[in-house]
Amino acid sequence: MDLTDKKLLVLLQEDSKKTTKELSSKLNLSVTAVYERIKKLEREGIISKYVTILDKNKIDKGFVVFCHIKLIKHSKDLISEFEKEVVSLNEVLECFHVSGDYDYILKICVKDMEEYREFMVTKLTTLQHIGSTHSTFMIGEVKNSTSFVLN
Amino acid sequence: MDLTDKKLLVLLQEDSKKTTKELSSKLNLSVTAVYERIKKLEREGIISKYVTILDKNKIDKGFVVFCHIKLIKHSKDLISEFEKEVVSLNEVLECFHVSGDYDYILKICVKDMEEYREFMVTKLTTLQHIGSTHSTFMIGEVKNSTSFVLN
DNA sequence: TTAAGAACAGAAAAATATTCTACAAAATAA
DNA sequence: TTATTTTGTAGAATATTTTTCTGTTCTTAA
Repeated sequence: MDLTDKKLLVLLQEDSKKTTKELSSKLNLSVTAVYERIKKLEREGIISKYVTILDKNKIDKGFVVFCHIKLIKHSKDLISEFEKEVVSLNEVLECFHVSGDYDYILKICVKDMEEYREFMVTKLTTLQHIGSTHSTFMIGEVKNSTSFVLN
Repeated sequence: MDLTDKKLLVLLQEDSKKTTKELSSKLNLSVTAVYERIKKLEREGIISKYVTILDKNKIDKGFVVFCHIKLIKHSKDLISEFEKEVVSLNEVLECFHVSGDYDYILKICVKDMEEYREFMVTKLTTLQHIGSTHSTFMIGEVKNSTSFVLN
């Protein structure tokens, strides 16, 4: 990965719909050269996918909650069982296993508090092996980017 | 937004490179009908952007830290000053203003612990108005999606 | 019932992606 | 050093897709 690849990735992270023509003029390369570089980055798995981002407020998913979870026990079996169940929950967009005071951080997106309550009662708290949960509510989105700055 | 729009959005969230032809066959519509629906969703702002997702491990950004921050004071001026500074930090991909025990949750992506230390010392702790920070390290990624399930 | 607007399909046109060929620079081996 | 391979590139040709255009159907409201 040279400097040109990095510039290319920065541009593609912002907007995957940029045409190779646009990219070629910004990078001072031919269309083919840009095309080949992109294909190489895809083959190497550096580019993993192209996705569409929706405005969560316009699809009734603007109520965002971070839920910190502790498990009761931490045997390998119980952990993977818990994780399998979490992955299947539509409201949970992200789930990270973390070090520290609790075991997992979940990011949950729903319509409103009522829907969150419903989610907690009927889904989250019925998960196996949960010790405790602690919900933190988002009151503002300061930055929410999918683009890495490469250096 | 009808059921067809929702199906369309589910498909596009997964892979924005799907052609209108592919989509049209999955939705039992003509190419033009799909095209017009997508343009409408873009105009309405429901589709906000198309992005490229990179594999963070392959670009040396696989060390992920959640940092919980408390401010000293909470006047409007100090908050917006702090937020402006945070947004400008390349290592901070996400920053949410939250309710509860602390004021902000930051998601920080760097290469390794050494780079994180450097970031803490030279950038994060030099921010104005910070009361305290608490770092939680990601030890596993269970789920990390950008796709909402629509209902 | 009729008029207006929205959604749709198919064809045509325009733009883009992809492949192919060839060349030059850089890296590698003899 | 020279010969050889590899890599990156450019331009042209081709394939595919996007976008526009035209006309039709369907829905809705007057």
